[in-house]
Amino acid sequence: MDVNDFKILLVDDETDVLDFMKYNLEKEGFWVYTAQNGVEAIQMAKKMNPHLIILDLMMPKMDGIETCRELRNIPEFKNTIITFLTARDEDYSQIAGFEVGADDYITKPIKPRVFISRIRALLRRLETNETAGKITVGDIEVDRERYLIIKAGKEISLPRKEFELLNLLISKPGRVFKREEILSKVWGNDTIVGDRTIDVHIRKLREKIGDDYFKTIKGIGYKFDA
Amino acid sequence: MDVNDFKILLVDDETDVLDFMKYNLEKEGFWVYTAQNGVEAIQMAKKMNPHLIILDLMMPKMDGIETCRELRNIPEFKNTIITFLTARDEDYSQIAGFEVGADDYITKPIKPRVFISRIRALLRRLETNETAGKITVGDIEVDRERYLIIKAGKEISLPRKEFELLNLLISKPGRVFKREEILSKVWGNDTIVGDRTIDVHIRKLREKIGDDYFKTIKGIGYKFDA
DNA sequence: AAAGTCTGTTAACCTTTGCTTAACGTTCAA
DNA sequence: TTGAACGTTAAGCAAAGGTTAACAGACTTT
Repeated sequence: MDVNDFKILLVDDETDVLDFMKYNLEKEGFWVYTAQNGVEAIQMAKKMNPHLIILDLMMPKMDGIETCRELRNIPEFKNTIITFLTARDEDYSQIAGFEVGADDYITKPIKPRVFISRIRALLRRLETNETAGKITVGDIEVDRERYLIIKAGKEISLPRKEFELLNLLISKPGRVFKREEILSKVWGNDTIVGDRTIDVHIRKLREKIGDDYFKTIKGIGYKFDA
Repeated sequence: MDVNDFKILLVDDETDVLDFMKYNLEKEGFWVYTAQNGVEAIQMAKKMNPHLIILDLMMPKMDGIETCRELRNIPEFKNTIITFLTARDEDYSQIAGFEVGADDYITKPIKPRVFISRIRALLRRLETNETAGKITVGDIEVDRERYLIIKAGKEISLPRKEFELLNLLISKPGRVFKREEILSKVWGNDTIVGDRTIDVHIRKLREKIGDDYFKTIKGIGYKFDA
């Protein structure tokens, strides 16, 4: 599944916030659909079957919590990823959110880069067998919550891009990821970066983790192998 | 399938919008056809058999929804990708759109880059099933995902051209592929390579996999046989 | 605010690999 | 038998990737 096949439903009553998120997500190639309140959201969700729903907590009529609860009662949305959008310091709401079956929450104000990479991480769950925030392949453990990996008991922290690249490759060990695929999934759909960028990041990963884990398929891309 | 083989039908009553989209799509190498209303659209679609239809929602006579419904009733368009074109904030119409079998909608105003990448993503759906997955013939297994072949449990990795050549031949075991067919499918339509190039690659495959798998049909081409 | 650190990206250069070709040898069908 | 078609080999070349350092921008720290 390609980044471009992911459908995201945004639900927020503030048009500004909606537009801002939509703009940023579309720039990355996601399908974005919107709704302005809980009722609309549920209607829309039924029609388009989104992979991910981002729900604002504070909404008139039916708030995020309530909407989420209703969504979770509909069988086809049992496995849809639902994320809340909350103002910072609304800790209490977060707890309530997890109680009704949210997978994550995102705090406002939204910073585009962090926002996007968070969305990517969430959607990656659908593609892989990943259940929680961890994955172990061979002697490498990836802790997606803390942005670090553990090799032979030793913690290694990685910068965002390196981490996301590793995370992508390791999500399907052995499978070859084409360069363009890597670009679209880690960098974003319309990003234009130089030819050597991926290589450099691969090199850094090889440096930190070990040469043999990363195999080059010339003319195609890379794969992770234990 | 090449980008340049994709046929797109644009349907909109506003000539400006039509021209704008057409310009942007043709610049990318797509074949673009146009219609100004629903009736025309259906006529045109029957003639040219498009891969993708972009329908404006608001049109005189027969609107987008209605046109879509009619198209979906024609068997040959059951699998055609249909997308709506709608003004922002017409969320309700979007819902109606999905009901009649639309695959997506695109909001106006159209931003060229987002527009194009969205079209590409849609068309990618048509392509994906062609090259994915595994194929096993006799004791040879071709794993396209991992980009390697397995013979008697032993993994053999092949350079790109060799892999693609094997992949082509093995896709229809026993069938003879003409030299020119091999050239156009593995090397590309416009590539000009010498006479011996194919032979050399066949030789390498024979070396790595075994002589008897590849049969030469003199004057015609090659075939794969177990 | 300034200095310093950390990331991501690029440019320039180097290394490796796979593709192609040329030249010659072999086969096979008419 | 003979020549067109294919087989084989090694060598040259170009393309793809590897490597390094340097730089700009973001983020931290002081």
